[in-house]
Amino acid sequence: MDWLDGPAEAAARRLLGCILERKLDDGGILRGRIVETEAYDQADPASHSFKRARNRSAAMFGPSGHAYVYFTYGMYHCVNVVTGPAGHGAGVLIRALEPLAGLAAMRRNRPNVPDKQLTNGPGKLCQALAIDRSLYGHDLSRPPLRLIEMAPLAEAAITQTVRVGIRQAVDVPWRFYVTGNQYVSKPAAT
DNA sequence: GATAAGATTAACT
DNA sequence: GTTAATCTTATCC
Repeated sequence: MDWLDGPAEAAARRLLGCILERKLDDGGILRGRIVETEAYDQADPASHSFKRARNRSAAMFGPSGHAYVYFTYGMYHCVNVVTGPAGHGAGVLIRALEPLAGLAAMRRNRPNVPDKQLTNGPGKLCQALAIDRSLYGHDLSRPPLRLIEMAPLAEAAITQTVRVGIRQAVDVPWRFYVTGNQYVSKPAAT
């Protein structure tokens, strides 16, 4: 996907407002609008792709438009969109979605949770969309997980802050979210 | 082979 | 605000 081949920071902005579509094995379709992202690059100490490819982060060095899914804290998956050309280890973590379709299935995947909390975090949205490592390296241009390009958001609608939950390079302001959206995981940077 | 830490979340106090 | 749940990966014997 050539519109993702620029710097990770630019791709992270560009991905806001785009649609993630998940097709379930039973034929159900789940859709969400990306409202929060974080950029990671091989020059960034906080990135899994820092300096070199590891087993886990190999997908980040592949062509853009593929999925980098990883498992963390023993309980949760997180999903990235691989950005930059093949050979460059960069990606954008999808931190939050605004649910658009398939709400019933999302509620099934995350029982006893208010709608506002279905997809307002990187581990949560993977649960809601049933994303796991079977989708590692998946080509996001086709089912069962598709990324749909949408018109870029206006600069004025985007808030840029420091990233969440990392210990390295905590001052790098590569987190982006749609200003005022109710599904953003942590609207005010800490 | 063993151990510590992690791009998290939810349930506590 | 603090902590448990839980497992993969990296790093260090």
